[in-house]
Amino acid sequence: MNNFNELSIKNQLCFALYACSREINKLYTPILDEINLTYTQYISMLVLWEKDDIAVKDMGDILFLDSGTLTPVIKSLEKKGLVKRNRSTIDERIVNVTLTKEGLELKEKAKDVPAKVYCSVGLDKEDGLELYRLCYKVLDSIKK
Amino acid sequence: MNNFNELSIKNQLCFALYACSREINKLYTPILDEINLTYTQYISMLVLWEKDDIAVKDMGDILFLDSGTLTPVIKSLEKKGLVKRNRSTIDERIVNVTLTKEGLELKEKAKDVPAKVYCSVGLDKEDGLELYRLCYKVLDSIKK
DNA sequence: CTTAATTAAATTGAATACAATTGAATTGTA
DNA sequence: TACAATTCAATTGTATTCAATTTAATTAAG
Repeated sequence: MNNFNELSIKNQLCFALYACSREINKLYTPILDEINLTYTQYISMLVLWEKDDIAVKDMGDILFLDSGTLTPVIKSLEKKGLVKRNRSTIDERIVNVTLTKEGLELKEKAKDVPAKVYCSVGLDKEDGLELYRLCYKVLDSIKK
Repeated sequence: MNNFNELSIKNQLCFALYACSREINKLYTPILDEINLTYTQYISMLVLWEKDDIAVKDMGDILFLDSGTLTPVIKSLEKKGLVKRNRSTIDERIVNVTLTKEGLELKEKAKDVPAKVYCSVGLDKEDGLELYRLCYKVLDSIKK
């Protein structure tokens, strides 16, 4: 296994990442069920808990998602009463998303989610940090 | 950034993996367009190029996908004339997938795909191997 | 042998992703 | 100022992905 430059599925670095990402996603499902969120809804809330009142575009830049994906997710969060969408009066192209009281309160319930997931992931801190570093190296390289 | 156990999107190891996987997937799109395959179709063909005449179940175990995902993918490959589906006579629950002549011939056209993608990924060999190792460490840990 | 349990594939329904397009608003420029 | 180019969100259409269920076949247990 000296390089990935072969048509063997086991040798495919990109496939390993893809499978890994999907398997981790499945770990979230039962944990996020408890707070009635999907993974995409959850990461959208993470952004909002960190920066309330943010444009859809800016959420998309952080999450690497476009409005085609985000618009329906934000609408679903709005339907749950967790966020509100407000078109900017300064620039009417922009829709800003803000947390409701319920949305803010959910943060408390969500605070144990990362720990629960990492328990199942089975990496020690050193490997976790290394994996994180390599993922962002790829992301930065692609973004250029 | 000493741990990932916080509700900050930038600190989320799992998010990094998820974003990384999706961004790499986008790199494949224009490259696989040239041989008229989607990513899911491509990894299915990778399995078949390595082991022709394989049950849907066994493809699924390799790709971490269930029949709900694989059945339509295999049918789309069949429609393109790349594979055939044959129900086993020994055990009629099983559907075996085999390559057609066209499916086998496509392998030659696909052989440069990995190299083209890795050029864009921007990792040297050492980092690539490390990322691969960590992904499979997670996958093995989840699979138990 | 007969029935219960298991297995494999397919189906259904919900939620993503993403490319491409649309429409409205804003910005840049001659 | 006019008008072309750009930007942002939404929409549309296609392809996944997965949980849950269904159907048919096989295996196991009594």
